[in-house]
Amino acid sequence: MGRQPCCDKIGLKRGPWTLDEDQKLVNFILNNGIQCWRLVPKLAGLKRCGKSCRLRWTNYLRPDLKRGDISEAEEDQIIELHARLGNRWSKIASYFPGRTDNEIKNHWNTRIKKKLKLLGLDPVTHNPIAEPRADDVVQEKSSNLNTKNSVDGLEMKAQVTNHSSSCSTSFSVDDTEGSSFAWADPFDGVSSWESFFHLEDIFSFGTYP
DNA sequence: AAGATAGGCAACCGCTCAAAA
DNA sequence: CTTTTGAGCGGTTGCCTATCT
Repeated sequence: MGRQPCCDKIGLKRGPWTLDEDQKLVNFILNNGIQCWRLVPKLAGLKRCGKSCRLRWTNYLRPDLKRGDISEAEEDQIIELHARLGNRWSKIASYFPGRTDNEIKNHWNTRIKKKLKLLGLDPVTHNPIAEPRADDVVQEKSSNLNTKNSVDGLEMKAQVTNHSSSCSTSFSVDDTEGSSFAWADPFDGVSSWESFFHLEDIFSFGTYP
């Protein structure tokens, strides 16, 4: 017997968020803050469940989100942290101010996993993969060089050369918990959300149906 | 040019945990 | 102490876009 659903789903909207819905949610949270996610959609005039609102806010609308590609250095940190923490994405995300667990999880599943495999490392254990089958290697290489990612494929090959010495061994992480990547306060030195939060910036990204 | 396929990402689902009643 | 409720987390799905054939 599972938990009851967080909300009555009848009549609730699902799927991609519209600009209007985003504006309602942002305006509500800016004006009222967040006390109880369950009440947010009702009070904000949204036909969404609270969970959906929370996800939209944390993964997309939060003012302190850092947008743009995950850098090489960030990727390396993610790999190190994953070796230590496993699939604890929220924990890993906490080392990257402005990045969300969802973003890091997606990046891991779509890019880093492949990168590690190319480096001959098991993405789960981070240990060298024992004797990769020859046909697997051929398949992997040809798919990378023949698809739209051919440029990426070449970059990855370059990385193999660059990192071969450090990556062929397991990642020995000797730092203590959170030593060098402490959360920076996104509002540090900023007097209020309003001054930090420019609506035109927020609504200039993404696409709406 | 059009259909097929693959990749990327936003969003949802269902579970766990902790706090409140 | 037990039950209920809400928040958070990780896994998964499905849509959209880019690329290939």
